[in-house]
Amino acid sequence: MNYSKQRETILDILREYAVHPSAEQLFEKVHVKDKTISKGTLYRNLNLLAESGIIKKIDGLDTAAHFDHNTHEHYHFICNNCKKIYDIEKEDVQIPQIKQDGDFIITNHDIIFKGICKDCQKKI
Amino acid sequence: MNYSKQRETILDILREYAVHPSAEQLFEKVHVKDKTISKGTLYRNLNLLAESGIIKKIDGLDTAAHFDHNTHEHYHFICNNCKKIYDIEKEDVQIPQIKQDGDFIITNHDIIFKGICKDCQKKI
DNA sequence: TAAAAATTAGGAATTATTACTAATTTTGGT
DNA sequence: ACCAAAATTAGTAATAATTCCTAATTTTTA
Repeated sequence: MNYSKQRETILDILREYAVHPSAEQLFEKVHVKDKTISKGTLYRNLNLLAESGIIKKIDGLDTAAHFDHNTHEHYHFICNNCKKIYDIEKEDVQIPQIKQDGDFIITNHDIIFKGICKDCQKKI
Repeated sequence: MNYSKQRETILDILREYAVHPSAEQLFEKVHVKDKTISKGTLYRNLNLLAESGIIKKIDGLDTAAHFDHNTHEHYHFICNNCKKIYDIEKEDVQIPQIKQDGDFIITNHDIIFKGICKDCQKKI
């Protein structure tokens, strides 16, 4: 993977996020910093970075993929009400271990918790 | 939710599946049985059935949502090679329990395991 | 059995993403 | 530093999955 200014900008901006933006949300911020970066470039680089393990791609949250600069193993919580995505630390969850029956070689797993976050508990 | 012939057909056909089809895959079979059922109707009914808990919608497997008539709590395994989706029984997995800190009310969770299935282990 | 409410077919519209192509940038050898 | 080869880009077109829209039909209600 050769160096590119655009990829550096994309990664820098993703790392400013506490939450996990979709490509579209990220694009708005990227566009502010550099109006010439195209969506094709954004998507290609997000996928490249995810493939090489520099960032993490999260599916299953809503209709779009989200991207996470936090690559240490952790899980996610999505609020059914406000749709915000929170990190759940691995240490706070009993790690699922599949009974080893030889049928599957498991390389990784994702857990997505759903429910109501603290803020929305007050409002509803 | 009023009765509809179309919804009954869709549910009947979904229940014939051992695996978990996408809307597109399901549409092909539905179309064979009743050529007049439209995609709009299919999608609307799949979402309705999922919202009322009669079926389950699974995201994060690939680009499309998949639908599962098996509503008893269980998890999924997707093979990185052949992309087939297998059921993982709840009893075979240590159930993740989040440390109760009061920040989240968790109503449900999904676990998606990824790796290589038995068939593909032989081939690769 | 007629009016009200729900559902439908079919196509247009939308959203998220990938593919394509000619131009530009980066890299590695000299 | 200079230049050719390889990688990357912008911008647009294309695709895939899904939702939205509307007039017509079906189901429910009473």
